[in-house]
Amino acid sequence: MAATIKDIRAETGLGLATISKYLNGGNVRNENRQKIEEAIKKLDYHPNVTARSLVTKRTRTIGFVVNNIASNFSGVLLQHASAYLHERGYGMMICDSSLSERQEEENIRFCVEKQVDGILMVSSAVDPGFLAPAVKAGIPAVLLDREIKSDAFDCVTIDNSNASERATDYLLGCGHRRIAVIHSEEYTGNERFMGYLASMKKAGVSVPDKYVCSAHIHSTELGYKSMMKLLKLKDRPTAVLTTNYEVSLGVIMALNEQGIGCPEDVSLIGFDELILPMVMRPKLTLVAQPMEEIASEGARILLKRIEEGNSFPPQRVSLYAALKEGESVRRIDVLKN
Amino acid sequence: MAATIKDIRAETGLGLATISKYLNGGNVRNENRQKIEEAIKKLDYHPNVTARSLVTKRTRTIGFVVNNIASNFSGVLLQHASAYLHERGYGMMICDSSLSERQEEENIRFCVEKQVDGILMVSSAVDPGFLAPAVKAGIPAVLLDREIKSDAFDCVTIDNSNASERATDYLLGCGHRRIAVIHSEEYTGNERFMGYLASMKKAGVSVPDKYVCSAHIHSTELGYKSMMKLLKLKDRPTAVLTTNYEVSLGVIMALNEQGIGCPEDVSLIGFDELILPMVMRPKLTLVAQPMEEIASEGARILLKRIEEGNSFPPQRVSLYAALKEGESVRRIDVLKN
DNA sequence: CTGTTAGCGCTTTCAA
DNA sequence: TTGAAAGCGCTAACAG
Repeated sequence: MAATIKDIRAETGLGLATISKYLNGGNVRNENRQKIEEAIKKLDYHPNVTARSLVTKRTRTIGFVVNNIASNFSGVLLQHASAYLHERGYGMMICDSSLSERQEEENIRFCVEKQVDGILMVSSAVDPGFLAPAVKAGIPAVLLDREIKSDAFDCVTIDNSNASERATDYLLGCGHRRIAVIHSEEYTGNERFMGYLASMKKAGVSVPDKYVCSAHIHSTELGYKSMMKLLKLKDRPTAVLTTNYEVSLGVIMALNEQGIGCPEDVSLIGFDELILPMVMRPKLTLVAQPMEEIASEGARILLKRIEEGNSFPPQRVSLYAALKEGESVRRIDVLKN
Repeated sequence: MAATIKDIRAETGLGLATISKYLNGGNVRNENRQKIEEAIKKLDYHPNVTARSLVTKRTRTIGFVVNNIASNFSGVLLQHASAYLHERGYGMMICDSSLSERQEEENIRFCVEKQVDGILMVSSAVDPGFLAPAVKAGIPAVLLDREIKSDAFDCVTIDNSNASERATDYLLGCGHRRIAVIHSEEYTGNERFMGYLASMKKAGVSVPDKYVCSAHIHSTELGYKSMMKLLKLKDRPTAVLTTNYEVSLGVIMALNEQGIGCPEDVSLIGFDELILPMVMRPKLTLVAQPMEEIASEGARILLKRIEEGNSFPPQRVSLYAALKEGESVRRIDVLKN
């Protein structure tokens, strides 16, 4: 049997409260401190966190609910978030939604059931309803990367619309006019689509329907199928903007399969600076989201929210994402167009 | 305040024991069962898992300690393991070791501290010492994908040596003789290296030192640097076997950077059928590990071990990994060689 | 600063 | 089947 605080009492002759106080960083007479420390070492005592949680009503565990853990994007986010939280004594309970909104709701419930202190979430859903169980249980949630239709929650994203607009500006600046976009109807996908539209409008370039591909959720499949469709067009686009990492993967699969050269035949801009863009040839031109900052800033806000409750208003952090030039965009002669 | 079992008692007039029994699936008179169910619904009662854990000494949480969560390989493993565990009411606490053995040890300690019921682990370390805290606390661990130097633990891997041997056989069968290998000194990397050696020996082909690249730990960097070195050789290899996913990525980066064609200039075989090998051109020929089976089989054994303790001997499951042909290996004329 | 005491919400004997 | 009572190991008043 593992040693308990009572064993420490037997060993030191001190009261439980004194020992507990020591364990929680309180002031204890130096002499007693030493006694306790010796006993702890001798008995190899480790506080029972379950018993502690029962009293404090804190589990020191954060739920991480993520749309798709199999994505490299999630892995990197997870890496940074868990590093931040572990350092502060928090564990992270992972819940994968596998691109299913039903599962997403289920995961929130699971977290509530498991009594996490807070939830970090990358959501597919846009309607905040799925967070109701957490709200009811008084468990705060911070949204990472994806917003939802509610300003009641803290969230950390990039300025999606603006970043996407800059990316489209870039394509236009390289002389492209027939620019297609592949996006999802998730919040992020939609914002990025809006940025694309804004840029095109600003430039006075019309956007035929056939250049707009979308689906409910971002996925490799969306990218693949959309690109295949775009390639079949008579006046196929000279450039494509993909609004998500997985979508880019799908697009590249289609291009490779069809033997279409990039950027000779089709130019490409994607989102997210992960491993693929570094491994691909040509190097992908992309919008680089600050992954570590998204994760740590989100975790920071969540812990603060846990500590301080609703004493401060919902935080809506929007970070800057830079466009990084690779070699996947071709400059074409505007006059020839 | 959330409802407790006492509120249910007040509502139903029944004893605590009866209610507890109901909650745990025991036999309760039909009439009482209904009363309880009504009260639960009315009060929106959820059992306090912390209190339950304090008594049962089970947290229903599994620690997942992984060498590198940022890797797509880990993400996929995580996806399958978490699906399996969630279905059975278990949560998963994620601990990333970031390729650091020190961190790996730290993570085991963290899991013990958090009182997980069991540990699922993808380790970098080979010496079982780091598991000591878990052993001492009576917390079982199952090793996934990577073995360690101890047969006291359950583990689920593929037959690394054999798979690697078959891959090398394939290269030899395609006419290659100058075959390099890039591996780590981790258990898996070493096993795969052994398979390579066995194949080469069997074929009577000598292995010059310069064709063997290795480092302590598998990484993209290892792949990149090794390939750069191999490319500088006068009699550079016509084929390369990489013993891990990240290593393959690094190799491909080097090839792209140097403008070396695959498979025209260098043929390549890697491990792990993840998204990138499918997106790349050419499609990588690879040894496909059965990811889902590794994860779910590992989780299954772990839960069984938690339930049944040491009533059965350590399980050492070795799954079959098939070689999948892509287009990254060139057939060369043996006579010309 | 220290110790006594009363719970946290649940499971689990044990007797009825 | 049911219920009373005794903890699980800890924290947090409170009084000293």
